[in-house]
Amino acid sequence: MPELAEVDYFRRRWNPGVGRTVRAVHLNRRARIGRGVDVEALADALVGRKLLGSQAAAKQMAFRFAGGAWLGVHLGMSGRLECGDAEREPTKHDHFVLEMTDGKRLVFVDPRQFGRIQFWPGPGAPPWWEKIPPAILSDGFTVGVVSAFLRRRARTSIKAVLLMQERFPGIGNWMADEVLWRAGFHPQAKAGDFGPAAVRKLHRTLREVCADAMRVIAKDWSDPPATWLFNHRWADGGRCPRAKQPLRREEVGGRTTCWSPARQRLGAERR
DNA sequence: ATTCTTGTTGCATC
DNA sequence: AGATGCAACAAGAA
Repeated sequence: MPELAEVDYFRRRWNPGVGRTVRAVHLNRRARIGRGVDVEALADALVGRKLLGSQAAAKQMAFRFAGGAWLGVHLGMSGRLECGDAEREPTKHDHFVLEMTDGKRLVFVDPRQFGRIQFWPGPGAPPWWEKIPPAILSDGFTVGVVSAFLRRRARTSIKAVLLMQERFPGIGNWMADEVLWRAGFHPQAKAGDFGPAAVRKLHRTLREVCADAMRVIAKDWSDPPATWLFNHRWADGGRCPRAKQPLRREEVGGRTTCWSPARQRLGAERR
């Protein structure tokens, strides 16, 4: 489920734990979310430590603890973060719980377990955090960087390219479709066919969609306005809110893709 | 019963 | 070497 803005929304679900100290760590050791992690070291390091704060970047979250330890969380496809009190009924897929000194429980729930946790004892930021590329809303995300990346992935559909986290951190299936719909590019257009004007438009629209998502969804999980593709893309039979024509849904780049044939035509990218 | 899923990775192939 | 495409991971919903 979670892309850029939803990730930040879930990060803040754990805010009630900030300033509190970890009393116990409960980890379902059979759950895949802990794969590759030394869970004993993680539990040892976090118990007795105060949660200082958190940050989100791309689809990743980092929770920082006193003493310099970092807990990383990636929500995968179906993960979510919850905060409950001591009376909270555990659910079937509570795989990781931080029990805090005031009785609050910070819970990572993930039925499909494509998500994962990571750990770094510190000091300093972990390698898996440092290597997250510049955010789309940052100064480091330039037209030149986009242009070079599109050239390198020349034979791949633009839809598949926008899903590559190494260059478009935080973009997921619905955001990629939203960008292409707003900018008027066909999802099957080849990345290498994008001309200078088209690259600039793509860059501008990426920033616009990220900013809109952070403003609307990250704030309180409001439903996006009906003027976005978002509300019309999920089921067969939807109509384009701009062209008022039927939307099309088909697999592109291995993912279900929704676009408006009336306003996303092949060839527009060659400008 | 069958098919679908808002993500990532590892592997085979080009 | 680098680019490309696809299966696999797992569980719930429609």
